[in-house]
Amino acid sequence: MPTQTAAERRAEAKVAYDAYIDKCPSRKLLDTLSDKWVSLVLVALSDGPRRYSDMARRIAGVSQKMLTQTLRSMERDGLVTRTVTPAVPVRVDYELTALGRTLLPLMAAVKTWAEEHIEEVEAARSRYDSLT
Amino acid sequence: MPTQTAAERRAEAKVAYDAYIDKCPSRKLLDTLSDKWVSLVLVALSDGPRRYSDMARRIAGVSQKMLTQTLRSMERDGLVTRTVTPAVPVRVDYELTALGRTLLPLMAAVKTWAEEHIEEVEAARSRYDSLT
DNA sequence: CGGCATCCAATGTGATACTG
DNA sequence: CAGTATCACATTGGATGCCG
Repeated sequence: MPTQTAAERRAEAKVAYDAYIDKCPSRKLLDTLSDKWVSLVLVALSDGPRRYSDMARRIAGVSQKMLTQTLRSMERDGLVTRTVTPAVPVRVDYELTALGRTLLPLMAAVKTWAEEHIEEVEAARSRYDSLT
Repeated sequence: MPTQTAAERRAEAKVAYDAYIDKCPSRKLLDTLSDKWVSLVLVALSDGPRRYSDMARRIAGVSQKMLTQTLRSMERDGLVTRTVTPAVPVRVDYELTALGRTLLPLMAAVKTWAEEHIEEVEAARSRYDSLT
C-alpha cells in the first residue's frame, strides 16, 4: 500500500470538509483528536506495538477507564489495532495502523511543543496574573 | 510535517520536561492545548488580527462563553494578545503572539488532517460497528 | 460590541469492586 | 492481565439576562 492513496491526494488538492462548520463530520473528528489522552497514546505507540499494561505505566496518571475508553475510540476510528493473544493470563497488544502513523508526527509535534515552551508559557502566566 | 527551526532542534536535544509524567507542567499544558476550541481559534487568527465578533462567526457553533473562556486562557498563556479600542461600541481585536505563531502550524496541521482523513475514519467506523 | 454572572442540564472522570 | 460495571463527583457548556 502506497504512503498516500489517490483519495488522500484528491482531498488535499481540494478540501471538501471544513472543521469550521458546526455540523461537518471533520469538526467532530477534530474534537475527538483534541482529547486529553489521544496524543499521549499515539506517541506511546510510536516505537511499535505495546501491551496494555505497558501503556498504563508509560502514561502516568491515566485511569484504567480512560485508557481503555481512549484505545477503544481510536480503534474504532482506525488509528490503532487491538490484538488479543489467548494465553493465561491474556495478552493484548495495541499498534498504530497506517492511518494512525500519518497522524503520529502531528500529535508528537504538539506534545514536543508543550514540553519545549512550557517555560515561556509559565512566564506569560506570571506576567498576566501580576496585572491588577 | 512543519520545518524545524534551529531553536527547536536545540530544545529537542535536551528536553527537561516530559508530558508523560503526571505532575509535569508540560502535561497540563498539553491538556490545555488539547482543548476543543484552541486549534480552531489559533487557525482563525492565522491571517492576522481578528475582531471578537469575526471569530464568533467564523467558528460556527461556539458559544460566547466558550469563545471568551478560550481566548482568556490563550491570552494568559501568551498565545494571543487582546487589544481594546475604546469607541462606541467598543472594539476588541485578538492577534497571535510570536509564541502563538510557533504553535499555529502544528495545530493547523491537525485540523487539516481531520478534514483530509475524515472519510477514512468514517469507513473504519463502519467496519468496526458492523462487527457483531 | 464584547463581555460577565448565574443557573442548570449534560457529560466527563476517578475510585472501587468484580471477572474471564 | 486486561478489562467491565457501577456509583459519586467534578467539570463542561449552553441559555439567559444584564451592563459599560
